[in-house]
Amino acid sequence: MDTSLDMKSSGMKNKRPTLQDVANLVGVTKMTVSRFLKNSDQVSPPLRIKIKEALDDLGYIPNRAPDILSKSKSHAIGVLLPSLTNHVFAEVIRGVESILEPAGYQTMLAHYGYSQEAEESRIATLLSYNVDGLIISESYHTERVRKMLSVAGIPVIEIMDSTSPPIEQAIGIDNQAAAYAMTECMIKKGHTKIVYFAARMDQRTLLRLQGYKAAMHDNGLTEMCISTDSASSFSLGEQFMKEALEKQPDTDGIFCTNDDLAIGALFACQKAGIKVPEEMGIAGFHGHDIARVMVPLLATVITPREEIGRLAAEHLLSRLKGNPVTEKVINLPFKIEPGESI
Amino acid sequence: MDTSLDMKSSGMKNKRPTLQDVANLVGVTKMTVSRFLKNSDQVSPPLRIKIKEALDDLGYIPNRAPDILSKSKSHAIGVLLPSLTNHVFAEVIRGVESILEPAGYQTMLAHYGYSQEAEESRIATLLSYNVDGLIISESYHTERVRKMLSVAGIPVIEIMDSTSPPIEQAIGIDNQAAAYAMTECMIKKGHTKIVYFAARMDQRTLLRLQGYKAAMHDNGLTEMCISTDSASSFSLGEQFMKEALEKQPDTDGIFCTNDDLAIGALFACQKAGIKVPEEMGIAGFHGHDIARVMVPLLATVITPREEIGRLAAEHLLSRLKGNPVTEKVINLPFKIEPGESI
DNA sequence: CCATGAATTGTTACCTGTAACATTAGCATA
DNA sequence: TATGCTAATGTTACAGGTAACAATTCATGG
Repeated sequence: MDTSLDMKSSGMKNKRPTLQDVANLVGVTKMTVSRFLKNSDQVSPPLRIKIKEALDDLGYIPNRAPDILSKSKSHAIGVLLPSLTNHVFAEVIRGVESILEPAGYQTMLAHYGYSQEAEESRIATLLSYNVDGLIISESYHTERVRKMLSVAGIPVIEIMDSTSPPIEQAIGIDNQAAAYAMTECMIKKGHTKIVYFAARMDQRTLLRLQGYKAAMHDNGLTEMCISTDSASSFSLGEQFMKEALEKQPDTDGIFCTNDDLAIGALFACQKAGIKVPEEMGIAGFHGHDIARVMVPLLATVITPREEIGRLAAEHLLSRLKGNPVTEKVINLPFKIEPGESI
Repeated sequence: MDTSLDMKSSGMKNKRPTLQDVANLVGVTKMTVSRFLKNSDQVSPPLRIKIKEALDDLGYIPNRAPDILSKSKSHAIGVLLPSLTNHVFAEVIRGVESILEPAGYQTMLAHYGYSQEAEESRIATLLSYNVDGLIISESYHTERVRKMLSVAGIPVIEIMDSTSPPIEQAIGIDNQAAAYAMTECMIKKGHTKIVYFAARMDQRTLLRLQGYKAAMHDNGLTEMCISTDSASSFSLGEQFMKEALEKQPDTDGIFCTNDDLAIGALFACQKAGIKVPEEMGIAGFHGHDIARVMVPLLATVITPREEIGRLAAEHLLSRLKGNPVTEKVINLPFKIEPGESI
């Protein structure tokens, strides 16, 4: 018996009870209580009852901190995304959690608002909590980020795009091919003066823009792009639509880097009395739920967002079990949904 | 010099470098490196240069685990919400992070899918990571949850609703009053056969339902509710609309517990050729971005979701600084936006 | 009645950063 | 030169759970 035990059981601050507190109450060492919690078979039946009572009585809450410190196993996975409010990433998160949560892993979410500087700092923060693995997005990372990831010695999976060479493993879609396919689809439907709407010029938007440009070029059509660095929104789509009609009054098609812009553009047409798709074809990207109920149904590229999250989590868990990377790049299929708006 | 140092600097696994590794490289004790990191003034100028080089060289990443263990200060805040994909909660999260992130706190998000059992387990998990404070939603908690929270000894803030008595502090709106106000607004516009659409019968939906019922009753009208326990979606709104017209063909108003259902219902009317608002008034709840651009503009209750998150985070930080709870309940205003759909 | 071994409980050490205290070096003043 | 003081660095202990090893108990069989 060391004297500090008496200190703890006496007055003091009302600090959260530790295994030692429980052990004191029962009259055993904390090791015995620890055994009870991990595998009660190792403890004699009479003690089991007393320990259970003491745990309930004190309201003992397990503490991961010592484990994290001594084994560097936090059972937490860091997920770093550009934005948390964007519904696309919200669905990725849902996919990730649907796998991690039943596996007993806690998700630590962070976002960096498309800033590389913020990305560095968020990754350092996640690593400072000893996350067991990381799911990150984008594919361009600073040297410091790459160094941190390599030094950390934990599995890393990059998600959303499947074209750039991954650090270790990437899961996503071919954004450029998807944009090419949708643009071609619009062209086949008879649209020729197609304008591309882009917000937040991140890597994936740029890849889609390239796909659009390639398709226009291959069909002998002239490209035109309206873009901004600020965040995308429904009202931005409305605003861009007006801008497009001013700059190029005979515009007959709009391809947007996401559904938010497309929906905004579509409503702008409705307000202006422009018939969709007769006078104006409009297509979005990602397959927002609303696109599947609205009138007219929005043409969009349906992307497997939730599956990207699920797969990323599954592959991460597999690697945490010690399995090697089997496929460096997992390229998931997208689907062109013509809807009624092109 | 203890021998374990030599072990570390030799081969072994490529474990993430510790302060000890950096110290070995420089030829000082880890305490000196620790001082450099916290306050480089305490280290002599020549050493500063060598330590900085060693840190960069090894790619040292700070480790919060020891701090969490010895001071139980994790600089992480747990945020527990019913759902992460719902845009309402996504905006709450944005508000929370806008305050916590600049203050140097990491957000640990968790969700419980409206299940009380899951809530218990998620709170235990968050506490096991020694979060410094908790932001939780709903107001009904099991005895075990209340015990855990009291034992944990950290500040807790409940968000979203402002009517139930809080554990410590609550920040939100009066859902019942908001629903009452919107129902009255619909009645004043001439709608009388108003049906309430509800999904996921959580506490806030029930409060809104009560507000709707009270308003109908006070105006001598007959209430009718269509509901389900499953999650809300745009297509569910469509389906409910059909159901309402079957059960009560002369329905002339729909008040939905959220905008998703309302938007689905509105598109269902468009498809069925029912004029909104002439033949059918439709109102939602929360003020989804899309409600402000769509045609017709959706009537909705605009709620300060982001501000709820911001305020919760601010009050939590204030309490972490040792300030007492000043206002047990913070009741934020909502705004009835009639739009063009009622 | 003691040896053997299984079952149960105890002891020690460890993980990493840092607070608190201790020591040493360096320099100025009496 | 001794004294006192500051600046710079070192030493020790600690947080809480658990792996690894040690000790104790108790029953069983020879």
